[in-house]
Amino acid sequence: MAISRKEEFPDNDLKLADWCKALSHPARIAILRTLADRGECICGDLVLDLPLAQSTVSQHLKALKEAKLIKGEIDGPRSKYCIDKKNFEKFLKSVGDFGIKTSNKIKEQDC
Amino acid sequence: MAISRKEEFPDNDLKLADWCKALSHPARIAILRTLADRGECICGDLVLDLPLAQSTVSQHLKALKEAKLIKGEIDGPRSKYCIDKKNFEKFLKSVGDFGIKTSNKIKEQDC
DNA sequence: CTTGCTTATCGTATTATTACGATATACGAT
DNA sequence: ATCGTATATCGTAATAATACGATAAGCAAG
Repeated sequence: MAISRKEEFPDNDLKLADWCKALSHPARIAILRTLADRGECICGDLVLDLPLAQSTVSQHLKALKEAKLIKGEIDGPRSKYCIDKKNFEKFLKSVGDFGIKTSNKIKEQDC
Repeated sequence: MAISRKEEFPDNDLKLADWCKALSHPARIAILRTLADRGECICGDLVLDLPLAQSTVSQHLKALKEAKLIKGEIDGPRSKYCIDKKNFEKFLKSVGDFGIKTSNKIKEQDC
């Protein structure tokens, strides 16, 4: 990718892009859905649900955690995950605001 | 990435992931913002706004077009782009529904 | 038809992502 | 302490994404 130019974009756009990147794989969408359904979940259960190896699931969980969309805590020998409600709602608001601005301006389709 | 397992996920999740992927780069977020502000835009103007080469901007436009978030039409020697309102709103609804389900289930933070 | 302008595509280099197996770590139970 | 279970991380391979310059293609004007 040669050299990244991402730093040259405004913080707003970087942040939204980053959240979207975290959701840019169906496994991570599925994980969030499952966490929403069950409230919380241990890693092993997610591995059973997904068509992926344990190490791969662990990687996806790490990506979601780094994007602050989920939180994890250690529960004995397991890892319990749940949605990071506060940040997840920030993401929803960010997309929502983006949508409102967009929809307001485009009443009729321009092209 | 070895072999992709994406086909093994439900259509819903694939679709949402695909839209999110289209928004996973700040340049593409910026392009959508600009299109929302101005209604429509020719490629050259977007190139002036972004810290990227013309060919790179063209690539990002192609990505957004393939995700059906924008539409393009030829206008003499230029290319005019605008948001594909119908599909963009499908995306917004998809994220919104996802959010509602999530927020409803998680009244109190579990972990 | 040639020139100049605009945009898309091609080729290519660099970097990031995705996936897995193997291994390391951490804990509970025996 | 040892064993079994659960999870994270490392190493690595394959693939995708990002960025640019160069080039091609399309149109308008002269």
